[in-house]
Amino acid sequence: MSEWDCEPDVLTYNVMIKLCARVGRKELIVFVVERIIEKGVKVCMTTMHSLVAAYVGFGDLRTAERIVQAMREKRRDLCKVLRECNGQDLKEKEEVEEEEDAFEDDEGLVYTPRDEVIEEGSEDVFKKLLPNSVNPSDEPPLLPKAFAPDSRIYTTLMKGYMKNGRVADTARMLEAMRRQDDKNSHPDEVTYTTVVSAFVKAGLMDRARQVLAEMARMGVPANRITYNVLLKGYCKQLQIDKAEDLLREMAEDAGIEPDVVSYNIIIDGCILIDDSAGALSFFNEMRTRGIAPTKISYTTLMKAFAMSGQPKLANRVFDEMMRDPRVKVDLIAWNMLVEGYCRLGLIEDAKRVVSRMKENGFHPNVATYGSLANGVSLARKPGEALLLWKEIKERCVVKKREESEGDSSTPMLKPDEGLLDMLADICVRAAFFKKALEIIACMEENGIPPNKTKFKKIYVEMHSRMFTSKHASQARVERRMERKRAAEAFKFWLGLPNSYYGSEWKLGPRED
DNA sequence: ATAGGGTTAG
Repeated sequence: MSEWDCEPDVLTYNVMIKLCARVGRKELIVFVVERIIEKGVKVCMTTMHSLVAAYVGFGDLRTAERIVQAMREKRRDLCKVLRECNGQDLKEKEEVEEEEDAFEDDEGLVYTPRDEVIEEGSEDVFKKLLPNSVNPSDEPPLLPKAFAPDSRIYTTLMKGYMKNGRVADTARMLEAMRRQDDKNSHPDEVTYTTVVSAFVKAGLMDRARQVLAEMARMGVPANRITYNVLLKGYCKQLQIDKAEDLLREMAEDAGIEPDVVSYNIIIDGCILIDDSAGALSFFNEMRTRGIAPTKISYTTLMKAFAMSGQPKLANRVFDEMMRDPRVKVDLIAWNMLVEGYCRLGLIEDAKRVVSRMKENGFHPNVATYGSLANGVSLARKPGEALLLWKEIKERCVVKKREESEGDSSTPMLKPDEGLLDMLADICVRAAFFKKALEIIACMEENGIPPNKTKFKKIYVEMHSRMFTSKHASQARVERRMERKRAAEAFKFWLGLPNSYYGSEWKLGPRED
């Protein structure tokens, strides 16, 4: 920046705190603060907010609490506090690593490093921007002045408790804020909404409602977000009637008109109780009231029809979404369309949709393939699973640079457990052992432990008598050699007796 | 495009 004749200001550094937070570089935060002070830039209250938000984002509530506590004590040695926190982290990390070493697996299992993946070159950038992180000063600099905490910073910390399910701490924090002499620390509507969220998360709807009443008493009016949180809570508890009552109340009693989010929540709530008609009726009511559906509204209504076995209706919603100039169809909407057909095992329809989505420039992702695998399984067409696996396999391969330049358009695919397990399951049932082993190898490459017990059970129940027919002709036996070899390899992987060990394995009476 | 609270996918 100096090269361009402009110096970074406090805003620049506040953004840098957020940057460090987003790339998971907790240990660098303190050096940003030190750099601000050393460069003589004025730290502002927002810097403090950014700091607490960053640590809450890391899930490091202990440090967030220590910052707030230091502020309460009017301390200026914030950097010292943060350095101490870094030191503690380092010590604890070492202890954990020692424990892990002690538990070294006898199979020589290699632990994948849990450290954040650092992008190439990013280290140099940080070294340049934060030279003090390479050569820290002996004594960390002091803040030019102390900052008193306000309700915003308390609420940020409270959000940390809420996100971590610490309901009691959330409630205690509210109580403490109410008792503050400083009016700037009193709970506001965001604070109360955070408390409501904590109760909703814990399924404590009555207590959440009490908070709403208290807000009215305290003269801190609830807003639309508060109501939406409550609506979501009732829906999660499958109390759609109560959600509907609240939807009416918020307009009548509080004068807060429901918005598209309110309707999205209640439409999704209807789905939870298998009420696709209710979902449609709320969708229509919303439009009647002049509230424009978003892509989330359309996708949620599609979900209602997909889940209730009405893919044609889902398709009609999709078409309408296509025609609506206010929204853009996205991958999620395409996936919902695919899912609608797959849930009924209508593979051909699903495949047609996938072709169309590809033509429209959307690449299927893990969710798309997951739906397809499920559909293939339901349709009992294991041959389709082979085609599907072929496509997935090609996208799992890490292509070399020269090769990928031609078609850099297809993004890499990281398959997940659900997808691979489903495909392997289909292959084992269909006695496609060679493919099953390929998929299992892929699981292991991706660090997913295959469910060996389950596959063993399927094998024993379905195939243990395979290739034992005495009536097969010699020609037939020879044709099956290849498959038999695959079966033996699969049995070897399962740990069942196999021809590699020269012992034939017989099915005994089952005990379960 | 700086910091607190809410909604969509197998």
